[in-house]
Amino acid sequence: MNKELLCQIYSHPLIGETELEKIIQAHRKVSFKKGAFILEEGEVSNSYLILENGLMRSFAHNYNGTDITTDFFSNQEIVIEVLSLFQRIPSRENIRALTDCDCWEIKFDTFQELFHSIPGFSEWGRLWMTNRLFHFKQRSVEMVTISAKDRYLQLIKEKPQIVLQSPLKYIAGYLGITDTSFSRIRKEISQEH
Amino acid sequence: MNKELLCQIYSHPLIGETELEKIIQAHRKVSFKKGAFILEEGEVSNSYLILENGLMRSFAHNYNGTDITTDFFSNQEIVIEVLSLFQRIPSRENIRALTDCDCWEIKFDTFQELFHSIPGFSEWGRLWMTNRLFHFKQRSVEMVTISAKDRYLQLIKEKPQIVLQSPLKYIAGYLGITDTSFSRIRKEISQEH
DNA sequence: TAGAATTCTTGCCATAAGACAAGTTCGGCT
DNA sequence: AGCCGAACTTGTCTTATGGCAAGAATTCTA
Repeated sequence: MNKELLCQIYSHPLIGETELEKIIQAHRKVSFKKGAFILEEGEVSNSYLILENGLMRSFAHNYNGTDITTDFFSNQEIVIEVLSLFQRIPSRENIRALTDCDCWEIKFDTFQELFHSIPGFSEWGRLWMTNRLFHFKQRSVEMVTISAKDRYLQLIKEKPQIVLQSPLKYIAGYLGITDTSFSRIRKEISQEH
Repeated sequence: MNKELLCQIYSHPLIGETELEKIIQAHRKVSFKKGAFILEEGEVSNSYLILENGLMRSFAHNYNGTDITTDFFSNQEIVIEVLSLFQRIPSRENIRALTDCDCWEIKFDTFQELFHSIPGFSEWGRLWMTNRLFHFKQRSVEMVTISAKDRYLQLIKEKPQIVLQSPLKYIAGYLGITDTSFSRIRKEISQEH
C-alpha cells in the first residue's frame, strides 16, 4: 500500500502517527475506467475518494436538460459530493471519470467513526471544508468579475492537467461559456502566440 | 435572555437538552449601529454572530480597489467569515452593518471547546458548512447560467429583506452587474408591472 | 432646513458572449 | 483501413451588459 499520497493529504498538526496510520488503514484501493460513473444523479453518495491519478468531472443537469460541468477533480484531490455524502440525501450531481483513474476510497461509516473519535481528524475535516468554501466563494465572484478569456488563462496556469486531458466542451461549460465562444477565445489566444 | 432564536438555530437530532443549554449559554448579546464594522480587512476574526435582526453585508476589494459585495446576512442568519475564523488568518473581507443590528456572539475559543466536547455540535457544524458549500457552489453556477434579471427576481423571492433594506448599488454588485445595468433591469421589470 | 454628497437614472456607443447553422476534423469501432 | 458520430471551428446576426458622462433624486449633516 503506497501511503505517501495519503500521508500528505491527511497531514495535520493535530493528527499523530498512530492516528494517521488508523486513518490510512481505512482506505482501500479502487480503479475506474474512462467513462465510468463514480456517482449518479439520484444515488446517495456513500464514500469519497482520493484521486491518485486521472481526471474526473462532476456535472448536473439544467432545468432544460443541458449538462453543466460544476467541477473537475485531478491528481491528489479529494473527489466528493459533500451535500449527498454528509446529508445522506440523493445527489443532484454526477461524477464521471474522464480518463482511467486510480483512487483510494473511504466509506462514510468508517469516516464518521474516525471523525468523532479523533479530534485532529474533525479539525482536518473542518479545515478542508473551509478551503472548499473559500474556493467556491471565490469562484462565484470571479465568474462575473473576470472575463471568460481571463478565467481560461487562469485555469491553464492553476490546473494545466485539466486543459490537457479534458474535452474542450467540458472546459467551456466549466468556464461558463458555450463551446462556440470558447473556440473563438482559444483562437484569439493562439494568434497572440 | 431570549433563547428562542438560538434554540432554533442549534436544533439538531444529536444535540440534547443539556448540551443545547450549554451552547446557548456560550452566547452573549451584542448590538451594532448602522455603518459599524463587524470585521475589517486584515483582522483575524475571533467570533461569529447570530443575527437576530438587521442586515449586514460582506465585501472584498478588487485588484483595482473596487468594492465587491460577496454576501448579505439577514435575520436569523449566521454572520461569519469562515476562512479567517477557522484558519486563524487575516481576513480579506469586511463585514459591515447596513442597518442597526442585534446579535448573539460566540467567541472562537468557546466554540472550539464545544465543538470538540459535544459530538452533536461538530455534526451540526459540518451540516452547516455543507449547506454553505452548496449555496456557493450553486451561486457560482447560477452567476453564469442565469441572466442578471432572473437572478434579481430570484433574490426578491428568496430574500426580500435585502431588496427592501439595502442600497441598490450593493445589490447590483452582489448580482454581479453595474448599478447602471441594474437600474435598467429594474425599470424593465416595473414596466411589465 | 439649506447645501453638499451620495445614490440613482438615463442616453449613447462599445464589446463580450449567445444562437443557429454549416462545415471540418478527430477518434472509436468493426 | 474506412466509416460514423462526436467534437471542434467558423460565419453571420442578435442580445445582454459595460463604460462614461450628465442629470435627477435622495440622504446626510451642519
